Amino acid sequence: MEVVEIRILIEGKTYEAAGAAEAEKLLKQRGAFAIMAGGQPRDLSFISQARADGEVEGLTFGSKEGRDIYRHSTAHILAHAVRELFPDARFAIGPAIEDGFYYDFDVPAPFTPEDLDAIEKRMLEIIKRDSPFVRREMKRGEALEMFGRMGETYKTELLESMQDDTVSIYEEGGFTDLCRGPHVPSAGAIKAVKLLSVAGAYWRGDEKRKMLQRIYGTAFSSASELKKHLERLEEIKKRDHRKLGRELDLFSMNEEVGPGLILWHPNGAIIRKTIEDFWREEHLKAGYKLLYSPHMARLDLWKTSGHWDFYRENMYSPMKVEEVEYEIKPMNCPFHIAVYKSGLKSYRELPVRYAELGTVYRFERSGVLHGLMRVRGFTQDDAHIFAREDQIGEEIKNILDFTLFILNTFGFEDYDIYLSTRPEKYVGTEESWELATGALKAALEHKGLKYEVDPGEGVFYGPKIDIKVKDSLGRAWQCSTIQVDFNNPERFDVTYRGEDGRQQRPIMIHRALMGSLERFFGILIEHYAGAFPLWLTPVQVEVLTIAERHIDFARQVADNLRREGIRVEENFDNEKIGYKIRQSAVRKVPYSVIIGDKEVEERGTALSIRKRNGQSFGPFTLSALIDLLKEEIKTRR
RNA sequence: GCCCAUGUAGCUCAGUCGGCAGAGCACAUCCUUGGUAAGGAUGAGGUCACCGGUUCGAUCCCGGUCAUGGGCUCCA
Repeated sequence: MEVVEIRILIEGKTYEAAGAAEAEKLLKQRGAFAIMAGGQPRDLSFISQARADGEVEGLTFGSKEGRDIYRHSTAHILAHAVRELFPDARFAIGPAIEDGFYYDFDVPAPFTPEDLDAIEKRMLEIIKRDSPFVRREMKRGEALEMFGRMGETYKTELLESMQDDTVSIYEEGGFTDLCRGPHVPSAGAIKAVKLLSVAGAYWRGDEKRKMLQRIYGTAFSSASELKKHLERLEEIKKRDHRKLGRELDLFSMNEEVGPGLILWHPNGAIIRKTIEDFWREEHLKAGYKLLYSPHMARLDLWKTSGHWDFYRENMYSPMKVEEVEYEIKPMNCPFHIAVYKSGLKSYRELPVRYAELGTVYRFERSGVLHGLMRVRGFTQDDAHIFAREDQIGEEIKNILDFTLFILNTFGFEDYDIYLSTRPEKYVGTEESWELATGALKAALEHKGLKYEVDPGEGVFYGPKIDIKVKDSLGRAWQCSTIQVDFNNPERFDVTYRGEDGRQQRPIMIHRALMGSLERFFGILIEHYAGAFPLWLTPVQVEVLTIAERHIDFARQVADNLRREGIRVEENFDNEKIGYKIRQSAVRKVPYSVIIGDKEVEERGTALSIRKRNGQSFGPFTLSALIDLLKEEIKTRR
């Protein structure tokens, strides 16, 4: 028998193996637990079918495919453990997800935290037993019969919805599950596992169907990596904007006010004001006009805009005012259109750019509310641009530049960008869709930005670009959206007088950069872990005294800083300096100035500042200190 | 909206197998005047989320409501 030479690629390195057995050994040695052959992920044992001319890639935990297989196998081990501990359980699905996996079960009683511990323990036992995952293929009908016999109604439902003739099942230590695979060779391949939480989840995500019990967990290729991941989860918890919001006294919510409605406390409000001032200033520079519009309008307006037909489930019930129905606004666009229409527009005036920090109210189901991230009343940094068709390309480019500039200023440098194209149901002509989509694409490419196309995910009224910012922990948050709209100009009969003297229809662009101020604030809190850069932070400098006799001079220093527009607070309390420094640090104040005998003697010619990280700088004269602070505020760093 | 968990002082949390409610931090007053991340003492602070039921008696047990959290679904 001829020995086949197999070329193997593992994490970028190439190896040669004589025969399948040697190849398998080599793969295992290098940490591979599955392979990619002919563009298909396969079980490691599939190596026996490898050809001499075919290169196979070994999949390790280092690749996304490898991780997914690894965690998917862990999900099966979870199901196996549940089978052993809860014989009545029926099994739904158990995929790998970002950072872990889950498995959905139908059990007579929900799992308790103690159950979770017991299940995790059992999983470790199963891993220790190290039984192989064995793949078997069978006819779909045969599988249907088998799972039917087992009473696995969810599996049979899955099988019924499948198209393939042949399906695969995996057997591991006596536990059989329907699965496409591939899997790790044996349960022992799993090195570190942790179950994280239980939650209800509808079968197939459909709220009309049964609620199942979902167990979330994660798995890593070593205990130390798992530990690192758990530490990251701790870090995320520490940065939670709801926790920091309370600790730093930024905002609150209140049962008496109502869920999803935000109270901005002084510390949060000053940050918001700073953001708003920056936003307005830059919009004026960028050629926008600022607007204000009311919080409610006649219901008819929302009928004209189409919101009452398409968006009603997110709108509050109308209220009657002198027999006429009014509606609290879920969107700003109809008002901006009304402003546009208040006078005749010439093609020379276009593009018209209207911007507003417009507060809207949307009904959100109680279960989805979440701190500042998901609320019922929020302020959009909204703008509507009315442009001629020939201006769209340039305009989109401008918006994109502007968006990235604004996001950058808040310390966001990484983005995930999505371009959503024409859905099945749409308004406007195919040509205008093509033109607009082309303009969006061209703008992205012009900027050299990487993006993903979401085919058919556009809104019915036009294509859009969505931008998700990546925060300092690498988490992606949806903020900016740029949407072309062919619909509203039509509905509201928006026109301009063309060069030829005839009425023309402008194209509208909706865009929000930060999305909502509430959510953006929440993201900022987590991004900076509450330690805001100087220009944003509520208290920029704290003046601390060593002893009572230093108060007079310390007050002079504070007054001087305050007169220069710097946000100063005084801490002249009867406490030791170590304690006051700790207080400043806990409040995350960027700079402290400490005034003692030395500083008083030198009459402010030798002040030093202590940063919140503990480092000291100086000495400075008072005016040099002021210049330094002002420069840092000005550059927004 | 649905499943599960939680709701005790401003905050973080103990606690009562049903019998006058507890700590730390924060706050107030006093002592201490101290040089770079917590000095000491004293004190004030509670309708134990809300409504109802069981009980001689409910913060505790039961039912309901509201809110919060983890998810499902949806989204800025």
